Amino acid sequence: MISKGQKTRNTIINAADNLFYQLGYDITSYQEVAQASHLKKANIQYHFSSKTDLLTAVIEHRIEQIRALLEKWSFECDTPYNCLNQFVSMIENNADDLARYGCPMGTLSDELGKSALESQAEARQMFDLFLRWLEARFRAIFPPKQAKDYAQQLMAMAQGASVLSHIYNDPEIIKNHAKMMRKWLKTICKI
Amino acid sequence: MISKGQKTRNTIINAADNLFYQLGYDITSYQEVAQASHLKKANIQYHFSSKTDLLTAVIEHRIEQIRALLEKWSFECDTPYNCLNQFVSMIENNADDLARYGCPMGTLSDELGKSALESQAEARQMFDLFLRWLEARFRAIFPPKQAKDYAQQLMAMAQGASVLSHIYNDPEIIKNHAKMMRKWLKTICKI
DNA sequence: GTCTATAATACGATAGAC
DNA sequence: GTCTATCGTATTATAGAC
Repeated sequence: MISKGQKTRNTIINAADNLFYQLGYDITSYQEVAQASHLKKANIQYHFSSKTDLLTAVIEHRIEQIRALLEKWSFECDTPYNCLNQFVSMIENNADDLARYGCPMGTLSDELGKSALESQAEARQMFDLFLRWLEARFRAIFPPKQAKDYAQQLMAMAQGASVLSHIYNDPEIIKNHAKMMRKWLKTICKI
Repeated sequence: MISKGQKTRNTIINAADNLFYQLGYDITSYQEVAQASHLKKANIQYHFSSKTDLLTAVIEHRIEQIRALLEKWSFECDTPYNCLNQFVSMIENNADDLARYGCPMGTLSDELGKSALESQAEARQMFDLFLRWLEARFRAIFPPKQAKDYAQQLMAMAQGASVLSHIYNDPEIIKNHAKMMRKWLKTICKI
């Protein structure tokens, strides 16, 4: 059974998650989180006594979502190549949001990297999860060193595409780069 | 002859430029710009009556710097391939700053893309300049459509490398990706 | 052109009633 | 667990003295 307090907490975390993504962390205030979650500002502050607390909770929530997603992918995809393709599909499917708000992991980590290095270290775990998962898939095909490099390359392509499509507010940029990522995957995986 | 007011203006713009880069635009206050430029806060506000005004001035200043840099490169480099290599060298030479603060163009445009779309359009011009310049160099070797794609690809690689190196605060990531960019340039330019 | 003083508002945070 | 009231401090911005 989930308590009322836990439910409220989750409501707040979801609202903050969206706002941190769509507006940015620094610019988002308790006031706005309160409006978005239909709660009183003081109530938010009761559950998260500092803004950093709220940020930490949002990051942990994202990490859990990523963990669940990667487990699902690991379960669903039969071959390493299909797994890697799944990563590209995710980017493709989120083209509209990526063009409008940028990458949720990249933009948050970039922002925190300038003014909140401690929190950035927490946000970095989102990348760690993806990179380790990608690396494991590449390892099924390539030697360790190469697998690590390829994982980083694929993530860099995704981030580069996200930044450009966000700057030009153009989902097509994501789709073009997704095609190139698929082509690149085919080439190196010799399929 | 440059007036005292113009000199003060330039001092402020330089201070704001650095702070917007190192801390981010939203988080930087008049107070901090005042401290960094050894001026009074009200004096800053006299020259730039709104924060958006100051941002616009900083962006225009950056655009002028980029314009000058690209002209210099166009003048110095003998072949299109050397020009393109110069772009990679810039990234390599700025590895430390890129790892510490991210890409000045990318992080600012990302930030503005979430909460200040009008200013983002101004910031986008920085990318326009680079992309058009790169495209022109590729056009000396490839057909127009291909040249445009390659320019966007090279910029995406640079942005992807910047994001990753910023997230891990690791200049080596920039250097590794710079090597890959050079390799890629050599391959497609058949050198 | 420069700066002081101050307005008006928003912020994060706290103490305490219910 | 919820919410009110409020504190102290930031913020941007203005009006006006020099």
